[in-house]
Amino acid sequence: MGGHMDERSLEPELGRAATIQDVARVAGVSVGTASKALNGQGKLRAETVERVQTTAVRLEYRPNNLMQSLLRGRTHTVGLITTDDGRFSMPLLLGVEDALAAEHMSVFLCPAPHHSPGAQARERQHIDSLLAKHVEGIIVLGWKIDPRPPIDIGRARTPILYVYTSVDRPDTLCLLPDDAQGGRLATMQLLHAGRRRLAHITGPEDWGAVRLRRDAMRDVLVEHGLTLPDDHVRAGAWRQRWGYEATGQLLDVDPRIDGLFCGNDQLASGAIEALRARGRRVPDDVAVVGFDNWEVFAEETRPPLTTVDMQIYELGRRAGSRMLSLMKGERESGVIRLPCRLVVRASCG
Amino acid sequence: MGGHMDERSLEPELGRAATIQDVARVAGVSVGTASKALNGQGKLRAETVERVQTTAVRLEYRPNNLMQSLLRGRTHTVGLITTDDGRFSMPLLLGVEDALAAEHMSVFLCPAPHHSPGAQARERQHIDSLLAKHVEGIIVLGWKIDPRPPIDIGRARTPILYVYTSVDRPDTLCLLPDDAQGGRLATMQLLHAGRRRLAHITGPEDWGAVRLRRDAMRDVLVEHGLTLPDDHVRAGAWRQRWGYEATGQLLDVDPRIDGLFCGNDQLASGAIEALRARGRRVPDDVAVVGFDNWEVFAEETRPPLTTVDMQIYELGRRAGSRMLSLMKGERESGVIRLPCRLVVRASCG
DNA sequence: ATGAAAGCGCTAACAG
DNA sequence: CTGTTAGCGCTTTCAT
Repeated sequence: MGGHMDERSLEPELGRAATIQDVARVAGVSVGTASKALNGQGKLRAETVERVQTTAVRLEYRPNNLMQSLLRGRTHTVGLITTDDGRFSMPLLLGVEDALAAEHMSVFLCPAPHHSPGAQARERQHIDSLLAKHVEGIIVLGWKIDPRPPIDIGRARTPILYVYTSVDRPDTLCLLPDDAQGGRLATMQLLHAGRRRLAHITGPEDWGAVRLRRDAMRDVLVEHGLTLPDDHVRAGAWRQRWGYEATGQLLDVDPRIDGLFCGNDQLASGAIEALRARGRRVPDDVAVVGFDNWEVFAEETRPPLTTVDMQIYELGRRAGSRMLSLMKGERESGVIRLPCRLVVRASCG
Repeated sequence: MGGHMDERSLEPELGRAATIQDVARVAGVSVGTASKALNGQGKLRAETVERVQTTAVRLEYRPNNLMQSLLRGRTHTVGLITTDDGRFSMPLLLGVEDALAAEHMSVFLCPAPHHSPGAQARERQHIDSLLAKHVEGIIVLGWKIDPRPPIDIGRARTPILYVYTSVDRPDTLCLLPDDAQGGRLATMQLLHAGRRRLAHITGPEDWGAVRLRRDAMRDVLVEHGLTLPDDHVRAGAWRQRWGYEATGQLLDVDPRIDGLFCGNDQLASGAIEALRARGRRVPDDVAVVGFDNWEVFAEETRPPLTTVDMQIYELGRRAGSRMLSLMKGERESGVIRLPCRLVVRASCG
């Protein structure tokens, strides 16, 4: 052995990630020069730049993000605490990432699903960890729009943004889907289909979204000289099973119901099954509109479900760009609502 | 103005995050001493330690993770690239986090859902970003167990682990649910319920999981002196709709079928609906077992569904601890399969 | 056009 | 027991 492996052995095999020092040494320049060549700063001979860049490629040099963060005093990271069950996390994260990509920021996803044991503790840990990482912002994704306690970040100045949940304090910024508008959209669709005897099946009454969607429906009907009698509204659990059962109750109360707005797609799925069991054709006898546009349900009902989409991806994008504003020092607060979109399939004529 | 705001103003309001320098200055010690006091290193007077720690708390000092990483040459981060549609990401991430918590590592989730446009590009970007962040390991979560191309990390030495997907190379490590064992579990349950004329509804035949589950079912039946005729196996799409349709076909072929194993819970849901439509009682006339234990389906069928759970959270934990081994230099490779678990509800007697 | 050196926040080794 | 210092990888003056 003992061959020619001297200091100047320029071969790329370092056995570790190449640093800018390696690049500089191999290219035969100083680290300062290497840095400039790689970042296009300062005035360097084209030949030098060329040589350094070639070397960097050969060594598979990857600038260490950490250092750059350190130097610039910015981590270029935001935290996303998700308390939902995973339904919204992915599309929201995609939206946030896409919005933040413009400023080369990345996202730390911190799951603390509300239904799992130790959710509180997990959330607390994640917050501490995010603060220790010195993220530049924190987005909190909820699982329903109703108020939750604010997260405690002590005296840290990290901007916070709540999405799909709210906080009862005037200085917070919350991003919500526009449930009232969504409810109007659904109701209008039923009316456009010529339906006049409408009913509503929905989730627990202590959910804000339940009340907003129901009230919106009622308002639209009143605007059209119609009514939504109390016994035409059935609140229960967010379950297919309840959709089935409630439909039976409604048909018992009023067999002539010709339009059904369901508070989510699972309810709608159960409702459509019940309608078929009772010999009602959808949409000919009863038109049905759902809420959520959860494809595994909406595309599988027979017929496929016309439903309201909350555009979670869009919500994520808006959250991302709002966060960028907050990071730049804008002190926005209040509640912002994003419109829902109607996805037309076959269940509403 | 111009009050007593001199150099020695010790009040915590810095207008920025406190550094160890701030703590040291306020506590009246050097940074070195402060560092030791905060980390319990070296020998310091109890009183000094006390004072520094109190100061740190007052200033809400949070050691900057980045620095510690930089110093120790370790980032304490692993990347998790998820190509699934979100179904598995959350439970898997929770498992991975829990396993890594032991070593104070955190996880960068990078979604690149296979069904979304630009999935490839997104994955590529994420990989580059993870390498630039110098993560200590990369876990790739797939959306089906079938082989995929390996991710390209150039000459980087970052250990890689594939979960719920595999790679056709002997030097990679893959973690999969044991589909064959899951299929056996389901079949055994039907046999235990006294069923002898079984049928199978499943997804696309080019999915490895479809073949494994089906073959396992066939094997178990043969072991018990029974058979699974080809016309008792219906492969199609992973959709409720197909479950409904296939059930009709099966009953046409053999009206005396008394047990149905469905390749996933959506198929099972459709199947149960079809059975009811045909006047068959579940489980009395036909027992049904599903696969996935996706609660929104499994708990809503009437009766609730007995089904096979792939234990994704557990898969995540195993992935996490395996990753820790890889990071310590162990060079494992091959395919590891984790057992599934049967969740008994009412659909199989 | 290039190199040398300071400094980002922190720890660890070494002085005192 | 406490302070001083070097250095982690990189960028950015400031000299040369």
